[in-house]
Amino acid sequence: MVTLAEENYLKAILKLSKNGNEAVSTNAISKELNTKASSVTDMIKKLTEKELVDYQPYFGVKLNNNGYSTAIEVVRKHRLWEVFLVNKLKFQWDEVHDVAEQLEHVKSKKLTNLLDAFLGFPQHDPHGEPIPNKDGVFPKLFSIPLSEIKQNELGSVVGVCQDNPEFLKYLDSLNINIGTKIKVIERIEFDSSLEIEIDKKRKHISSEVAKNILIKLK
Amino acid sequence: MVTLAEENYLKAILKLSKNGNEAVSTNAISKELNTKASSVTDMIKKLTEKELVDYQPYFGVKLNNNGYSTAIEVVRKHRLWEVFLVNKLKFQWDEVHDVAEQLEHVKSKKLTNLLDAFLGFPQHDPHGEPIPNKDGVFPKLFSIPLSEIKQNELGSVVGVCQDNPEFLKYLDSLNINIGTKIKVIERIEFDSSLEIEIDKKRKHISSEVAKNILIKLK
DNA sequence: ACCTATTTTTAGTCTTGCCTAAAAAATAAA
DNA sequence: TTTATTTTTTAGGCAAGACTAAAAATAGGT
Repeated sequence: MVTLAEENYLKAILKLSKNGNEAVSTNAISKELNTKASSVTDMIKKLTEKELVDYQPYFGVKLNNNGYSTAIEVVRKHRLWEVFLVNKLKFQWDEVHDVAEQLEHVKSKKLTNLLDAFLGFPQHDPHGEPIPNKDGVFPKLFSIPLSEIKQNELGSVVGVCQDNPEFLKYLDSLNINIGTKIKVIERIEFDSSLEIEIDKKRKHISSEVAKNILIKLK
Repeated sequence: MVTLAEENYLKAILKLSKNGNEAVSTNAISKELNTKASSVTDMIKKLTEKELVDYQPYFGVKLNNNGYSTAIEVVRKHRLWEVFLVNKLKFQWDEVHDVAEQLEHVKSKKLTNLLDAFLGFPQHDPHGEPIPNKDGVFPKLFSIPLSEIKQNELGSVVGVCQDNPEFLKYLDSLNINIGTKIKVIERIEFDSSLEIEIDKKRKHISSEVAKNILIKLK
């Protein structure tokens, strides 16, 4: 049995290790979790005992397979619950984090998988973060609609949601194609339309159009 | 802040006190929660400190207003989550208890109330237990459709969901009226119809009819 | 009223997860 | 290379919530 505190440490290590690849320092974890370095050392020993991490004193800690899949499962639950809260219960996207922090620790494989199905197997949470599937695999091509991209963020077009000719011709006329780099300059609250920049030229598109353009960030 | 362990004690006291009316003994609580009497004494002291219960050594413990409303809130959450699991996620009614035990401790008034609305303000959980509203008030007349009553359970008719004459005449012909005592003898899985007993006489009714008869248990 | 059985409380311990203060190791600077 | 600084670990403690064992209060039977 993995305790709540242990799950939070695993999640922090996952985040700080760039998806499990790098070793993470004691200090980095203590900052992430607002605890003291000595507490982190204690917990790392417990996690090592339970064979969830590999640890070499003074050199940092890494998730092993066991710890990685445990951490991914927590992330999966967190993001699925965020989708539930926003899509089904109509929470605002900025209100969900604290509640999802609690829900992510509920233990029931069946619950997680039925929730996933109930939500229609979403690929990203309301903040655009990817949701791993029940085998812990992230969606291959991660993309979000242009309409969900934040101000000043840059991404490139990886797909569209509609393939009717009218729509595609219109995109052509704006010089939007697969691979086009788009930066969101301003989001107009009034009608959710966007001021964007393509090849250093400013353009304006409606919310309806933005919803149908899939972007990969960065 | 009320801890998880404290919530479980309050819930146990609520249950054993018949909705807060009677004082509860240390031993009764220890049996309910599978702990030792000495642990119960410890916890009662903490709950007294936090002004959630009134306690007289050797005489038992009672919920005060504060403790009562805290306990009711936990029960409300438990039952709402059970409805969610069964109605939305399609859990079987006998699989939900352990999961709801976890979900009931998630702290967010907003979550509870939005969930309630999302579920259509249900009045009872999948086991037929009444769900208090957001002010902690139980539904006035608690009733469930005859179609949801378990085998061998006895109840009396308190209402119907349809008032078209055809239907009511049919009920008359079966000797079913407000106040009639009905026992469910058998549930036929094939078509969800019921074998029932009224005044020691066996009768058979369709699922469609059973759905529209409201029963109060016991 | 007195002795016995039961219930409840007290006293002392253990684990988890955190803390502070100090020691040890690693890193950076002179 | 030797000293100073930063990072990490060790040592010892604390609160929550459980435990066991023993003492104290209550209740029952004669």
